[in-house]
Parts: sequence; structure tokens; C-alpha cells
Amino acid sequence: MKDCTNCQFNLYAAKTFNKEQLSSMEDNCSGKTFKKGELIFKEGITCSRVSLLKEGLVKIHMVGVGGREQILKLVKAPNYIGIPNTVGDKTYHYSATAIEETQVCFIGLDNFKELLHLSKDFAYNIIADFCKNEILHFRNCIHKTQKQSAGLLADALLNFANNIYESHSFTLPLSRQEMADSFGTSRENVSRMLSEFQRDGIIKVDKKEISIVNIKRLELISGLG
DNA sequence: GCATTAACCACAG
DNA sequence: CTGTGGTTAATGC
Repeated sequence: MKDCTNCQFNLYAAKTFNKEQLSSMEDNCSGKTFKKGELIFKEGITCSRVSLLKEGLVKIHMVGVGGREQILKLVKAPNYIGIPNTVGDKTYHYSATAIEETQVCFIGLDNFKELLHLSKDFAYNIIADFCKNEILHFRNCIHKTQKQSAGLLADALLNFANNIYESHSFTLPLSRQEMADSFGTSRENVSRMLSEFQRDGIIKVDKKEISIVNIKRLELISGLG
């Protein structure tokens, strides 16, 4: 029934697996589709598996000070989500929610470990991914503490345009509140800034439809902070 | 002082 | 859930 041969994770990280190893993977993974807004895993519960994001877009979020929600990052398929929760106390330290129709494949922890032992390339790819992520997080950390909200909003819009949708026009998958939760401002501020960007001819906004008119200006705002 | 930035509140679609 | 307007507090010329 299941066939992991053409799973993008084989191409992405584990293309060295042989037939037997693949069939072990096939026996031990299970796929599930999540609709926009559906929770994939929740902060606080026990973690016993790794999630492979095969299709879609997910927000990684965590409850912060005073119950305030913080969106840490968006993850686009194909990617792993939740591996850091599989070590130590094996508890999810953050939640993942689908913000677009999303397909996830779960693989049991023991099986995952076995695969790590089986393939150096597989293991190395995961480490490489983590390294990239940590550096990204350092950069993000600096931005969030040193930039003011207009710069952060510009960053967010550029991220959608350049990395997530690879287009100057896109539909925001997040509400204004969620945008605010991404970089620690108020939803009012996000509304206002989007209006201002539009007024200044930098973007065009129609509800959640965004198109970037003047990307140079946006980059300038992002750079100025 | 005066300007800027942003949070909080209230109210209208 | 959004967009606006008023108000207030903090910070920096």
C-alpha cells in the first residue's frame, strides 16, 4: 500500500536507503492530512514520533509570557518538524499548526533512530539542517530585538515573497493577529503599517491579498530596521 | 518642549 | 476579524 520510494524525504535526506530499509520505513510511518488551522501537535504533550512535513505550510508557535502567543517560524514542506522534542523529556515544547492544507507523515521514534544509525548521510543531512536553522535563529533573534515593527513587517513580507511563495503577489495565510504574534507587536499596529505601506506605494493590500509594488523600498525599510 | 513609536482601548463594519 | 481614531507612556532630539 504505502510506497516510500518516491517520498521527497528519500531524495532530500535518505536517498541511500536500500529496499529493505525503505520497507521498514513504510511499515512504520503513517500519513495524515491537516486542514488550515488544524493542530498537528501541541505544546505540553508527550512526543513519541517525528513528523515529516510532506506538503503545505505550518506555523511553529509557543505560549509565552502571560499566555501571550508567539509564532516562532513558518515551515514549508518538505521539512522535518518537531525533532528537538524527541530528546530529553520527550515532551513537545512548542506547537505546530497547519496554516494551509498540509500533509504530514509520522514516523516512530525507535524507527527514526534506527534510520539514523543505518545511514550516515541521513544523519548528516539532519545535522546540517539544524546548523542552518540555528544560524537563522541567531539572525532572527537580533532582528527581533533590534528592529522596530516596520522593519519586522517588511522582513515578514519579504519572507513570504522570496522564500515561501516565491512571488511578489500572494495570499497572506495569517490573520493580522497572527502577523502581530510573529514579531511581537499588536494587531492594530500591523493593520496600520500595512495601510501605510500601501499609502506609500510600497505594496497593494486587499484583505489578505498582498502584492509588492516596490520591493526596493521594502528592502530599504527592512535594512534600516 | 516636540516628535516618534507603539501599546491599549473603544467602536464601527 | 479588521481598520481607525484617541490616549498615553517611553525615548530621543
